[in-house]
Amino acid sequence: MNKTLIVLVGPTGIGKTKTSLEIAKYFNSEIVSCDSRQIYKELSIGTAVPSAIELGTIKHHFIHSHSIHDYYSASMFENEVLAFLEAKFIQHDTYLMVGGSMLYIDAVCNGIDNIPDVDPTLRQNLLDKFESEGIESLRLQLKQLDPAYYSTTDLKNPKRILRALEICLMTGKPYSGFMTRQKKERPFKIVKIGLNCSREILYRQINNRVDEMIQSGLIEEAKNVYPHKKLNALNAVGYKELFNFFDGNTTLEEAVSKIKQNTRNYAKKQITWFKKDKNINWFAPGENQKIIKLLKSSI
RNA sequence: GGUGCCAUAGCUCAGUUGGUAGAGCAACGGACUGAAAAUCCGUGUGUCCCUGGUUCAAUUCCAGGUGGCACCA
Repeated sequence: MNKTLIVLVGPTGIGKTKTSLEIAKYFNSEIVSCDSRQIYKELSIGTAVPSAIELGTIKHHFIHSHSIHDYYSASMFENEVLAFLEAKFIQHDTYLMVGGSMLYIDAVCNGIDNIPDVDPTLRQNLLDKFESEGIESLRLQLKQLDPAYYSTTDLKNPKRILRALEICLMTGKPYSGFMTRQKKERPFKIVKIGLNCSREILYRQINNRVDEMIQSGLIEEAKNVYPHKKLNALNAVGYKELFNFFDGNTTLEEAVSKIKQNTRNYAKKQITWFKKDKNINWFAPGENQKIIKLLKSSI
């Protein structure tokens, strides 16, 4: 029998969790969460982790599996999920990956190129240099070390420049040399399902969900991790805005409306990314029967 | 009721010595290979409150109206 990974994607707030439970139940599968913030055990409310009841219904993986203090990356996620599936496909023929973290989904489905890990000290040194000298000197350095990448990349984006420089300096080879952009073969079939609806409805749901998060204690949750606000894991919608409020830079009301706004912007960004993926079969939320019908015919 | 000030983008406001207008924020569109809920890029979307008047030409000047704010009654 074929092993299949069903991949359920869509913008935040569309209702992926609800749909995923139906699909998982039908195919007797477990769920692999693909969410770059739900993996942190310190975060629950602001990341919209499924409820205890939902988690009890279907076995979930990669939720609360790491700590905000751990270093994590899309590549690590790729490796961990592939290792997990390899071991688990003995038990189930079908697994369901659900989430909205675009790069993570891509890493699992298509793979990302093998590039050596970066030494944290080097990263910090480059960051310091960026702080003190600005982006221009880093840009010049990259131009020398990797002219090919320099000519194609977004030169105004510090993260792109820093990343490329890190690899060039660490390996002594151009960063672009590592990028094959070749799709990796997977030992299982992948079927992608996308959920989307009108912008108006989606945005209304997002706004409501943020209000619910606040009522459920998001402020308290954010307060608990506030001492670690500099961690990358906490550079996340729902937390950074509240940190601003704790710092006294905004009112609570402003912070909440900023959370709504940033969540809407994030949803839009996800839609833009997913639109490009021609392998996604699109459905409206609630079309579970149609989704299951399509899955049955393609598994 | 009287006097004064104001009315321009979704919001806050610039501006046009008369030639139909532009900033910030929002919004919208896009990029994306180990930080990705991150990071970055692009786009002005307009009955310049309404009706008349002066003028070749009015969002701009004038008159009246409407709405808002302030002060005086």
